[in-house]
Order: sequence, then C-alpha cells, then structure tokens
Amino acid sequence: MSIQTNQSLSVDCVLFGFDGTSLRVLLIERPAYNNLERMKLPGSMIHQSETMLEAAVRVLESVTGMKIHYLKQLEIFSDPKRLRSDELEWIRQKYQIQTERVVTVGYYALVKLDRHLLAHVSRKGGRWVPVDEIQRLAMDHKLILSSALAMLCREMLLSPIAFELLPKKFTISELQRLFEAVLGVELDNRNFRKKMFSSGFLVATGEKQKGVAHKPAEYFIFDRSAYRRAVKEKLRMGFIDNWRY
Amino acid sequence: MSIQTNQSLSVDCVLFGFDGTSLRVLLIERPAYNNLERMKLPGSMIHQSETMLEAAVRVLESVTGMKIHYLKQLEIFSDPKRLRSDELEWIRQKYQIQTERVVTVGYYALVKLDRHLLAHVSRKGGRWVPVDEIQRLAMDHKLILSSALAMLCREMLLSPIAFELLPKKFTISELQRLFEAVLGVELDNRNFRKKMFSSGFLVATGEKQKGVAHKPAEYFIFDRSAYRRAVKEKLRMGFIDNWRY
DNA sequence: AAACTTTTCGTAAAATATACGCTAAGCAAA
DNA sequence: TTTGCTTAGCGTATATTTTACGAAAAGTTT
Repeated sequence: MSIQTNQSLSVDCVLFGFDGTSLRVLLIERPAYNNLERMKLPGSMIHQSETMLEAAVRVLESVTGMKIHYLKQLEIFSDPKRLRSDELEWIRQKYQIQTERVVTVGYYALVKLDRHLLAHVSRKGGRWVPVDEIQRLAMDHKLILSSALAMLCREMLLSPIAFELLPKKFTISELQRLFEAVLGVELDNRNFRKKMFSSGFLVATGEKQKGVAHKPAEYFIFDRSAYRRAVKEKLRMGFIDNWRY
Repeated sequence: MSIQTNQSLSVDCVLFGFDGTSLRVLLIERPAYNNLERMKLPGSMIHQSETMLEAAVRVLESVTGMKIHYLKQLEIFSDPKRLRSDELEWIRQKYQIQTERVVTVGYYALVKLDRHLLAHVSRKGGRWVPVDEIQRLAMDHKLILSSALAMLCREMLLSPIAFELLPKKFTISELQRLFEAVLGVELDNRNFRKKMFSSGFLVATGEKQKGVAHKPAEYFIFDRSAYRRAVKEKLRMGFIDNWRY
C-alpha cells in the first residue's frame, strides 16, 4: 500500500495519414534487441519541464519535420504489468534511468500525407503502414492503436476531422473514400454529396481533375469559418436535436 | 532536457449527483493549512501496484462507502507549474514524499443520491455542492471540474448516462429536469417524452406519484438490455445516420 | 365547485434522410 | 468515329424524424 515513487511517464503517439485509398499509421522501427518486436509507435519519456502534450508534440514534430495541427489525448495506460521485464529493461538502457514502472499517455494525431512528409519520415526510420496490415506491435502499442482507431471513428462522425487527413483541395469522392475507409462502410455517393453540401462549408474551387478516364471531378476546399457559423446556427435553433440514443 | 524521475502520480475525481433540482459535486474539506483553499476534489496519490483507474475507485468507494458503477477518465493534467509551491509543500507533508512535480489524472463518476449516501459522505467530511455555487477550489481542481462538466454534457447527448444519476424509478419530468439542469436548456415536455419513448427502453412500472398537487406521474425504469437492442438495430439499418456536422 | 398545476395523448406541418433514375464528361477500345 | 466503360453530378419521390402546439385528464388547493 505504499506510494509509488520510482515510476516514469511517457507518451506514445498514433499518427494517422490517408493515401487516397487506405488509412495508414506511422510506425518506428527500433534496433534489434533480444527478441523484442521491432515495430513501435513513436514515443518518448517526458522531460523535466514539459507537459505530456508538449512531449507528444516534440515526438511528432521530430519525426515528421512539420507542425502538427491536430493532436488529442487518448487514455492513460497505467497497468503495473503493462511492460514485460525485457521491455522494461530496454527502456532502462535506452534512457539510462532506473525505473520500476512506466505509465504512458496515448495521443492521436492527424496529418496530410505528401511527398515531402514521406521522404522526411523515411529518413527518420519511420514507415507508414496501412492499419489493417498491422498484426503485432512492441509493448502494449497494439492496444494504444486500438484506442486511437476507436477515437478516430467516433470523432469522424462528430466533427470535421476528415479535412485534416485530406489535401487542401479534394474531390467529393476522395472525401467519401476516406469516410468509407475509416468507418468500414459503403455509402451512396449521391446522398453523401447531398449531406456534405447541405451544411455549406464546402467551397468549390472551379478547378477540375485532369487526365482521368471518366468525367473529371471538381476540387473543393473546407471552409472552417463557414463550418463554425453552421454549428452556431444549429445550436441557436435546435435544442438537443443532435442527441442519438 | 533531462528525463523526469522525481515526479508523482495522483488521481482526482469529480463525482456528480442529482438531487431532483440541481446537479451537485462531491467536495472534500481539508484541514486548514496556511491560507490554502479548503475545498478540494477527492483524490489520492497512486499506490505501487494499482492502475490509475483502481486508485480512482479506491478514493470514491472510500468516501461514498458504496460501489461506483459509472467511472471514466477525463484528461491528464501535467503542467509542471500546475501546483503553487505551497500546495506542493502540503502534498509533501501529507504523503511524506519528496516530489518535484505531481501529474494528476482526472476522473468523473456518477451516482444516485440517497439518504444513506448523504449520511456516509458527511461522516467522511464530504459535502455535496451544487455545481453553479462552486467559485474556487484548491490547486487546479476548478479546471478539472470544468473538464468533467464538459464531458458530462457531451456524454449526456450520446449515451444513456442520465439513468446513472436518477433513482431506479423516476418520472419523465424528473428525467427532463435532469437534462435541463445539465445542458442548461429548456425543453418541450411533450416532445421530450416522445423522444424518450421512441427508442423503447423506458418501461412503465404501473406505480404513480402520491400526494402531489397535480395529476400524478407514472414511474418508469430504464431497461438497459432494450437499450442495447435498440442501438444494435440502428447500426444494422442506417449507415452513418447519426453523424452531426 | 372553481382554479391551478403538471401529466399525457394527439396531430399537422416542416425538415431530413433514403432509395434510386438518369444525364454528363472524360478516356479507351473497336 | 463510334461504342462502351467509368465516375461525377443533378433531380425527385417516398419515408422517417423533428418541431410546434392543442387539448383532455387527474390530482390538489381555495
């Protein structure tokens, strides 16, 4: 029943990207050590004078080389037995600390994939792996990933995070494919389009696709301020019109 | 840039109850110490071999004397400057530990208020304070409370947590008043009733109010398995019928 | 008995969601 | 050049849900 004094705190980050077809997660390949799983989530122990969030930002900006715009906390993973002794030993060696227990906070983040980012990440030993190809991960990182996926699905239905994963200009079909990939459903393209346009936060650019073997689609952009206006409008009008038991 | 080794981990819990009119939070009055705020949230340092969640359960079951059925994690509060030095000193004294930094995890929980619970809590130095009467709290507990309130609102619209706060048997009006208290809105009683009945998880008991100066209302109970069936039904049918941008 | 209060049942209109037909615009193959 | 294939994009009819209220019912208080 004694107070714990020799524990450490870390962050582990699930960074999602969308390549137009499938949802991908950024994984780090760590050097071989005994028989430990090689692939892990990007993470770090926290430093003296930073918050958990700042630690997560540090980890992600280091591996991507860019500013992270969407980053949220998941859960805290504090099972005293969450790390096997060999994993704990790896951590002691890597960070040169004596610790009996590592409590970690999961974060999930979204980025727009582009050539520049892909290049930077691969220089840093990172790999963008499609979520449905991930079988095993180091430590309890598979658990953290599951938590992130659940959060992503939930958020996708409630706030406009899809646009964090798409390029600035995108077609309605790309948007729809993203929804289908994340939620694992098929959607009717005509109704999907109607729903997306109904709130008026998609702005036509006038530009169209080129070189596609079918009618070229128009590119749209997401107007965040129009979105905020629409949300306010809804709140003024309906009371609880958006609950769903 | 060094790794933190001398920090501690704690939990702080926001326990909500509903007295039929207003939403209340359980606060603890701590002994006077310098000029620190007296009222704080129930909390504790974590022990060697328990998870954060287990620590929260321990704290809440100790102060209420009963099993806690609804308990969820909020956020982690890790600002290195979240505690003033006098608050930190208080913690060092209370727990007899040398620590430079206390990172805390917020939890929020729901209970049904009854006479028995009220009595037990007041023996333990706890007080049920209406949320809108809380001006200041110790440390950053006001911040944790805000986080809990935001979470409560969000959850109230998405899952049937209202029934965790009401007695087993309740009238539709009581249910409505709870919604109004938590969300801070006024609702049309006829439409509220329709909405609540539409999913079919409210079961009539046949019992009615007695001694009220108007038409007596019937008591209902929440049928959790009917609720689960209704949710499944919805998922089979609609695709994304419950997103709300 | 009249007044008052809250419960409870209804109903009509408005707004949203769903299912699906059909044309448009590009490329590729014939 | 024509035919076929594919996805984009428009429209419409029907079903479902939400919203705004009217009014009766069942008690207590005056």
